[in-house]
Amino acid sequence: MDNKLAVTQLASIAQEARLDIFRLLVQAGAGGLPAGAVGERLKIPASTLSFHLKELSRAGLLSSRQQGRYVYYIANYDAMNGLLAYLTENCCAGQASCCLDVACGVEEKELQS
Amino acid sequence: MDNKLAVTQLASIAQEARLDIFRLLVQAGAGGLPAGAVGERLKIPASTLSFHLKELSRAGLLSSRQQGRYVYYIANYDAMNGLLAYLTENCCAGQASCCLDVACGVEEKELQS
DNA sequence: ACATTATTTCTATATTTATGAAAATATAGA
DNA sequence: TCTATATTTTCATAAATATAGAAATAATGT
Repeated sequence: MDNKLAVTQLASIAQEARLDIFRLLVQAGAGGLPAGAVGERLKIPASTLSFHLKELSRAGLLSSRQQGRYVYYIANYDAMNGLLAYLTENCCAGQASCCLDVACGVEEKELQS
Repeated sequence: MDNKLAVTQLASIAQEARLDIFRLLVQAGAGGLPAGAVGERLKIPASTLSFHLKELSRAGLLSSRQQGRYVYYIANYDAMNGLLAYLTENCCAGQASCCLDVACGVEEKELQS
């Protein structure tokens, strides 16, 4: 991971519609969702949605596969994890645990133990 | 954490100079660094640096404290962790571990065990 | 071939943002 | 108070980005 790639990826989710889109697909899992389902869920006009999906794909945070008339978009979990790791890399001057571990789907409270 | 706050925070680090600044301060730990030290390390002119530090502060990702002539900037780890948690919230449709845990200062390799 | 549905590209307009020189402000010590 | 150092604000210019309607492209079933 280098600075430029991280900036590209961060910029791609630093936008209200795209952040919603990305989080929806992160939650959707490995199967992804067709573009239309995303647009319907988030009330985004088709052309605007297409623009945003392209931005996220260009940044490498989404992949897609065509299935008949539908184009399924899928979150790229490796890319997301790489980005998060870059942000927290060597953090806290070696002091343990000033960064919380970010565990998939686990709420903060559950991590206190 | 809501969408707008997350977008503000992501936008604040979605810029080459600011991402460098933020990561430097994340690595610097709880003591932070004076603005001048950041500028010297990253070769950023004072006025430009001040603009970027303000952006990061406005987003809540940095705090600062004045000490004599120096203004120390400090990464806000709680805000960072909140942001990362928001991105991965409820991820992967309940399937365990498609998201890697992001552990502070621990390289990916060491997590394989 | 045709009608239907899904998605993308084209287009124009409006808005936001980055940059660094110069000036202003703030603090400390002599 | 005077001087040196640290930081911020002001300012103008340049560049990048978001939006959605309309038209174009693609795939399906009849």
